[in-house]
Formats: sequence, C-alpha cells, structure tokens
Amino acid sequence: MQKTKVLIADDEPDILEMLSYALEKDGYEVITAHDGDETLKKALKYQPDIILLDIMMPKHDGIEVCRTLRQDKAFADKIIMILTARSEEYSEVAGFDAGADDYVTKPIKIRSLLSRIEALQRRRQKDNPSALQVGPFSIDRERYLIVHGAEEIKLPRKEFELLYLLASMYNKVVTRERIFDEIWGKDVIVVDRTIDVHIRRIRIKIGEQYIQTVKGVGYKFAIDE
Amino acid sequence: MQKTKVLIADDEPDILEMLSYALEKDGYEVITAHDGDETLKKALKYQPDIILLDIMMPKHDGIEVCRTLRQDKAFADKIIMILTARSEEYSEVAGFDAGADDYVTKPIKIRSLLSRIEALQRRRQKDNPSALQVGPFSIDRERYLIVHGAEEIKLPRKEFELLYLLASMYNKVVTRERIFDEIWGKDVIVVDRTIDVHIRRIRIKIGEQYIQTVKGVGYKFAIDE
DNA sequence: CCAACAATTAACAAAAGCTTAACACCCTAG
DNA sequence: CTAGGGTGTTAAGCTTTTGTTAATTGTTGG
Repeated sequence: MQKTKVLIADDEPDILEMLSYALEKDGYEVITAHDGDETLKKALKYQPDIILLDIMMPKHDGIEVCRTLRQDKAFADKIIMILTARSEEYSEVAGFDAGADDYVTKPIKIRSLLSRIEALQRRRQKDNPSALQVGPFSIDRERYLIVHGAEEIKLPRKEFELLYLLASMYNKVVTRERIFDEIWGKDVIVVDRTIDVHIRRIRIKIGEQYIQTVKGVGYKFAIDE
Repeated sequence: MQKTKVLIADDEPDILEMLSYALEKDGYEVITAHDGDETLKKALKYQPDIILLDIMMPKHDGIEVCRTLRQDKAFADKIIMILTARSEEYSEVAGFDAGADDYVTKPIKIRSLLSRIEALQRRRQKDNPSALQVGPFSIDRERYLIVHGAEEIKLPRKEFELLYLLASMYNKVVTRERIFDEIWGKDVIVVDRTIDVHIRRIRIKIGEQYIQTVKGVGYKFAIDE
C-alpha cells in the first residue's frame, strides 16, 4: 500500500507547513521545496503524483518550473496546480498556458483545495481507458493498481485479477466455478480453499466490507453500508 | 428493511425542499446536494438508487455529473433523471446522451414525477433478464436476492432455490416429490419434514401469505386471499 | 365429533462452508 | 546465492445453513 505523493513548492514556510499538515492528515505523503531549483530536483528524485507550485519563488518561478516539468515525459500526466496570491501580476492564462491543471488563488481554502485535487485525480483516472471505476475505487489494469482516495494499493497478479473479475461483475454473484475458470483456467487444479485465501488477502488490503460472501455459491463485489 | 435512497441535486433550496418533502412522504430516504461536486461526493458515499439532477448547478452541471456517474460501474444501472427549466438552452438530447434515464422539465409536477420514477423502477426490474418477476417480488439469481418493493431479502441457498422453484411455477402446485428431485436430487435422502421446515423458514422471511399448502400433494406460490 | 393423517413449529444436532493463521515452496531481483 | 514477495496448502476454529425430532396443531372423511 502506497500513499499518493504530493510535492509542495512555496518559499513561505508558513504556507508550506499549513499545506503539509492538511495533506498529510488526508493521507498523502508530502515532500516540500522552497525554490524553483529544489522543486525540480525533488520532483525528479521522488516522482510525485501531484505538484503544487507557488508562482513567486526564488530561482525559477512556478510557471517556468511547470513548463519544464511538462516537457518531461514522466510528468506529462501528473497533476500540477498553480498557487498564487491574487495581487500577483501573473495571469491565470499564463498558468494554464504552461500546462497547469488548475489555478488556485490565495488565500487558500484547505477544504476546497483538497476537493479540487480529488476532482482532478478522479478525472485523470476517468480519462484512463484501462481503468475500471467502481464506487471509491479505480482499478487500473495497466498499472496493476487499485486507487482508493489518496491511497494506491498494489496487488499481486492473482489478487488483482480476482478483484478485477469481481468488480467488473459489480453487484453480481460470481460462482466459485467461474472464478476457477477465469483466474486459474480449466486445466489447473487448485484446492478449493485457495480462493478463500485470496479473497482474504484482498479484503485485508482494500477493506472488509466490499466483498460479500454468498455461502455455497460464490462471492460478490458490492458497496452497501 | 431498507428504504430506497434518492439523491436530489439542485442549487435552489426551494426546489430541494419541495422535492425532499414529497419523496420522503412517499417512503424514500432522501439525500440532498447543492452543486456538482457535492453530488458526486454524496453519490459515492451513500450509493443512492435514484439520482435527480438539476442541469444548472455550480461546480459541474447536471449533464457532466451524469456522465461521470455513468462511468462508474456502481452507477451503471441506477436510475438517473435530469431536471431542467424549459427556458434553459440544454437540449433533451444532451441529457439522454449523457446516459440519463428520463428528462423532466420544470415546473415539476410532483405526482407525475413520482409516477415516472416508479415506472422506471418497474422497468428496471422487468428488463433484468436474470430476475423472475412474481407479484410484488423480483427473484434475482445474479444477485442472489429477493427484492420486495424497497426491501431486499437475503436467503441461503436451499431456501433460495426452493422459493425460486415455487415462484417459477407460479400458481401451480409443486408436488413434494418434484421438490425433492429438483432441490435435493434423486440420490440424496432427506426426511419428509425437511421440506416443511424450509417452507417455514421462507415464510418467516417473505411473509406467510405467499406460499399455500396443498395437503397431501405439495405447495404452490400464489398471491390471493 | 373423532380418528387418522398431514402439516406446523420450536428446539436441537450435525454438517457445510468459510475464515484465518501458519507454513512451505517456488521464483526472481539484487 | 539469498532474501523476499507471491502462491498454494493445510488445519484448527467458527458461523451459518441444513437436517432431524417430537410435541402440537390443524384438517378431513366417516
């Protein structure tokens, strides 16, 4: 289980601290930088998923950093948000022009910032054609990854395939027989309890409440409270 | 027993209140939202069965929200209705295009809205090929559930199969012999009273009046008296 | 009305079926 | 070659489901 990494770049320690605190509380892993150079260096080093850039920074401003990052393939589809004081003369247009995903003016309202980040993440996932959206989960076949809010859950192959099968049949019972056929194939012989054990491991990782047991029949993926 | 959940999204508090009142009086559990973001968040959180979306809303309009929801497996077959003022320039086509089930223009006539919702629910059930419709029940093999109005009843395997057998022979007597053959198979030996006990358990869960005893012969599923 | 038979019902017992932890045997990347 | 992740197996509990029994309560034909 791996947290989503956020890199926050601002030269004011107060802002840095406030944002760090809020984001960490929300389950993100936070990295900070104080100027343009440091931002680039840390971005390369830690490969964050989300980058918050203050515009006014020593050694290359936020716009420049944004433009530079966007030229790197690795950051082509990461989330980049520009933070700016309303008074500063940079325009919103310049921000989007440099490739930013969103543009937030200070004073920053934490709740609103968090929901905008979430919205961007949702959109990012949604645009990804190989990802299956199910309630709070985005199940990404390409990266073998389950995204759940700020959490990225990495599952090994068998567990992933099993979860994917169940999720793609949302709310329908998948029989044990079907599971064997789809995950192990007709000719492989595995003991009956193997399925249960895999279900167990998935439940531990994604939470107990999403996979329901239907005794004597199979399992189903559903979201009820 | 669980009520059917309706999420109503509109930025005008008056409309929200009027609809809430009407739907609650009709037995639904109501959740409200005031803008697009809140709608998405609450939909994810509460998993409503029916969603009413005003088109004109701050932070993502109804069409967008509808489109987003439809990409989520969990909402693929929930009921989504678009509400709109006749004057607004959005077209009906856009609504259906985004995956809405119905399109209602304001001013809203409550009685008509309620009956359209009911019609959609009925159709949803009827269109489900894996569910058997008998009287007030929908017996759903895929979900392994009995749906009785807003109530979902869970039955263990033997009871489910027995009820399914009786329901599929609606209004016809099923002999004890036939029941043994179909539910237990030719070679399993169970005592005669076992059937009675299972019938008992089903009656407790779905109500006494649906399964009739035909002395000396068997049982039949019917809705009379 | 009353045998005589059939079904209801509650209580109990047995058996399925699932959960869970522990372990063992791969592989494979370092 | 070795540690660690990924898979499969086993076996000891548990819980739920299923089956049995027996007392009781209809029901019905004579």
